Amino acid sequence: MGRAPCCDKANVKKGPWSPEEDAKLKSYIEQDGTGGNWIALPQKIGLKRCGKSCRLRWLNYLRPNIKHGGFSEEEDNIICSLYISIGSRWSIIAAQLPGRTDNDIKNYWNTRLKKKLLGKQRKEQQARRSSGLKQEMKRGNGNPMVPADNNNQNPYWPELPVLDPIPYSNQEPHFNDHASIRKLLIKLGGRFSDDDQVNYKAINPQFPLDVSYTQQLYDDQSINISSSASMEEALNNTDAQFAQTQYNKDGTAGLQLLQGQSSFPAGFEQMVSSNPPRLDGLEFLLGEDVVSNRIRTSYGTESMIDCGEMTSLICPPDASNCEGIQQRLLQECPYVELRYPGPL
DNA sequence: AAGGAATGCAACCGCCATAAA
DNA sequence: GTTTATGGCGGTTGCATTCCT
Repeated sequence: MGRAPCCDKANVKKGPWSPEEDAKLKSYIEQDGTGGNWIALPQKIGLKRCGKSCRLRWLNYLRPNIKHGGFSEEEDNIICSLYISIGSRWSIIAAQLPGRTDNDIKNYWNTRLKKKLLGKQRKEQQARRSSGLKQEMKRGNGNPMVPADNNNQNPYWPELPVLDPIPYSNQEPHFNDHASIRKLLIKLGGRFSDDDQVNYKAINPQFPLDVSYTQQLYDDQSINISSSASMEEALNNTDAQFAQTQYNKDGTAGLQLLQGQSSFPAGFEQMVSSNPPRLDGLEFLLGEDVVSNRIRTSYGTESMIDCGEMTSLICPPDASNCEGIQQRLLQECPYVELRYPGPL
């Protein structure tokens, strides 16, 4: 048995809103509010629209202080950073960007950011390939794909396999899922722009307290915003912008923030880990052999963390203190068992 | 100039969580 | 405890516009 429809589908208007409809809805809400019932609202004001449609129209378009288009580099960075951490939780991401709606961000991501990113990734791959080629030529190794030796910077954390260049076209099967994009972002070091550090405060001095929009969210999640006093410190900690994601056996991921390395408010972790982002089909970027080297955790159940991903996430390729970070990880997550992949 | 392809964005759909009855 | 109604969200679609050949 299906659910009763929220409105009489036959008698509601669909499609673009007319200026008259907008005006009606806007003036009513500004004067009387929604009355706590979107479904009843259209009848009250004589609109032949579904209540849900009214709600959407208000939230995405008519609401005061809505910004459309013109995303800045900083906003790009925030979106990418949050996407790494929590996936396609657009409403949460939108809550950190005042004046932006989840729909806007979602559209922006799907139509532009993703492509921008793919272009960047392609560039990096080419650069990596050519520099690798040069090095191998110097060493006289005939096959650039086979390392001349295993004495790379960190014997425990092997270089990820160099990917074949991906043609930049609209047919990119590898990147059709969010998880793959997340992976890519992480591989890129978690930072979208080469030049700009993520600076949340530059965007929103009240970060993360866009209270008008997020208060209910935090309330709902039983999160005490005032407890995020450490946010200020976290924001000043330029070392650590990214959360560490734990991938569970069932394909979900939980968020684990390294102490002192979080750019996210206290409770944020709780908020997203209670309803972790979905991750599917992650293997293509790292290869099966790397993926098979896993970390066992216990968030109640045995969870699997992709070592390669963890490496790139918590140990940037040029990190000299990788071991320290690993130790820190073990301190923070004593239940984590690291199994280092052997030399390739 | 015309037609097809690509892009951007508003709006819809369907599912899930939760409050109310 | 169960059912129902509603709000909220993410994914997807469809259309208008822009770009390219």
